[in-house]
Amino acid sequence: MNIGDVASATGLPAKTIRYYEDIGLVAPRRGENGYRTFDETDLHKLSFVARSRSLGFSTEDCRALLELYNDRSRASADVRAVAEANLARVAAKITELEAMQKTLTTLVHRCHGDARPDCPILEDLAAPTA
Amino acid sequence: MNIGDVASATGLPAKTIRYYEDIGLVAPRRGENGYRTFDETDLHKLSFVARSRSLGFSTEDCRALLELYNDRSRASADVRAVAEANLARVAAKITELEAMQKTLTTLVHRCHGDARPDCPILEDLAAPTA
DNA sequence: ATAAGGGTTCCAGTCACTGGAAGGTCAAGG
DNA sequence: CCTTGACCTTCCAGTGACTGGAACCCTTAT
Repeated sequence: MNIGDVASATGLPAKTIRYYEDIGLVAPRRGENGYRTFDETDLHKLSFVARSRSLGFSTEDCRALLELYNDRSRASADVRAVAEANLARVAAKITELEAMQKTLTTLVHRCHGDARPDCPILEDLAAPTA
Repeated sequence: MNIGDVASATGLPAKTIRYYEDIGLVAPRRGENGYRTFDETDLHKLSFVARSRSLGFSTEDCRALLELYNDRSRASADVRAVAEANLARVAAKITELEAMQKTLTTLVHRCHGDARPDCPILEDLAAPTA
């Protein structure tokens, strides 16, 4: 398989796949012509990474997870630790964003949003109340 | 005021304040010795930016908001448009993260997390069910 | 005189890509 | 045989919003 095939199979842009090779997440062989040649294992790894990334794991997490995946004797606790750390990050981010959302919603609602110049949003940014 | 005073007043790291000068969000004068000299207006601007950033506005948004703030004849609708766009971004991000959270939570719960090697987390990453 | 604690610049690195230029390869059609 | 177009290659640079670090200057106190 060439990179384009893998791109459509995984949904990852070819650029991204090259980048993943760069940072050592995958190591396809090369054909006579210098083209990358992906086998089923490469494809599987890339799908794994794509799925992991979509769940918020960093590329370093992906590297660790791939290693754990290939280590037949890993403890499931090790995997869970990685997943829990990520879950904590995600939860923290949600909390942070929800606080923003709350404030922004209030401000947007308070602003009449017409042609007049007075604006509660700017007033809050300039000197937040509470 | 020197940069350190502004840093403690705004809570922004000195490095960040220098960066904001770099990208033109603030333009403090310079003293004889080459030190940045911040006046009340600079301080106010930086607080404004800090507050805006904490609500998820990009630095470019901050630039626009500062301009609107200084434009006595702006329409509040213009400000609201910027805020609404940001709110939409924030909401979209929350939705995305909540989807991750949901899946991650399920996976973490499903994993017994002991010394045994079989792990539903890795299984899902390798071949997601549904 | 020196040491501590400011301040300055500039360069490089982060993270995970993404865009673009310049060029090589391959299969099909005229 | 030649061209066209769709692939592929490498390499360099840019994104956003900082952050770290080196090397150096300024000020104040001891």
